[in-house]
Amino acid sequence: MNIEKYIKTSAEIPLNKKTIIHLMLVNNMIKEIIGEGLKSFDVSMQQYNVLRILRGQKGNPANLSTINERMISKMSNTSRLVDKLIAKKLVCRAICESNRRKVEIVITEEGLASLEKMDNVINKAEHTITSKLNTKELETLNILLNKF
Amino acid sequence: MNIEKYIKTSAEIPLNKKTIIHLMLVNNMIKEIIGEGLKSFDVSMQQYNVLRILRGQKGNPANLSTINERMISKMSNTSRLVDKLIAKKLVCRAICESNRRKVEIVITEEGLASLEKMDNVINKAEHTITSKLNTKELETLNILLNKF
DNA sequence: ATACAATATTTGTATATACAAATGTATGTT
DNA sequence: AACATACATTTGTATATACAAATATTGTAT
Repeated sequence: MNIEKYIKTSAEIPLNKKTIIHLMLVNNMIKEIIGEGLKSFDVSMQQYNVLRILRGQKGNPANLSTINERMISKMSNTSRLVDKLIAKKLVCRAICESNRRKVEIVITEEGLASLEKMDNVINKAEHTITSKLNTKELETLNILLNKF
Repeated sequence: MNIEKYIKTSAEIPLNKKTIIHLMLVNNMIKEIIGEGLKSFDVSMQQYNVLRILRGQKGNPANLSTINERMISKMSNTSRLVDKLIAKKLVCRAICESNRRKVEIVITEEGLASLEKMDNVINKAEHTITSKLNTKELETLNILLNKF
């Protein structure tokens, strides 16, 4: 992932600007590869993320704000995102009886089954993404990212 | 940028998955800070990127495919993106006489003036983003990102 | 010269996302 | 109880992006 080649520039780029561009390029690549993997399941990365959060609840229902708290990319519109998962019968929603403002969202059996298949694909995709770095390098990278 | 706190999880995440999430989180932060800076200029990051590319042409017109080649995030629809810049009078477009399929896009004086103001804001934003890392760390980070 | 493929861009359409306003519910104060 | 406020979600609307099909132009082979 050589940035000068990728954005076809010959100009000298200051180190901090270069780093930011570099991070964006790697992120685009990640999105592309993971998105490609999810394509056949007809779910977006955000939807996949919500499914994983719901599975992590181990049967306990989650409300929208809990989901939002745990999402990698927080979004203003988790409500409609969940609508789409309901339309695909991957999750279901009920009104919380103890606090009727809240909503209780649970992953369905079908959702769990689909998610398991997605995981296989995503694990491979993630391996592809990071395959060129060894453990030491990944650790160093995490330490550096932690500083942001 | 502690990922466990950020996505409120207690589960053990494999190193490569963790790295990918970490990269996505940092990228979201970058997008947020830069997007915030551009807000008052009413241009998106993509539009800003196109303006910079056009300035880099130093007077020479660029066509859509050239712009696309140089964009950090390639997109399928640079045509309409340019439309929006035209609507804001930041660029202008003409049909290329030697090859009428092509289009010649040039940044306007107004575009150059606005871009200069944007640069000030973006430089500050970029400084904010990377301020917690020193030169050595940024260099190491770039070396690692290069491996992807 | 005609037909066909390749190139460059534009347009239609569907989906995704951002932001603000609206809705419905609960809680605290007087 | 009546009111204002806070909370949780939904909805309206505008904009952004993705993908495929359509349009227009050029290059090439026969």
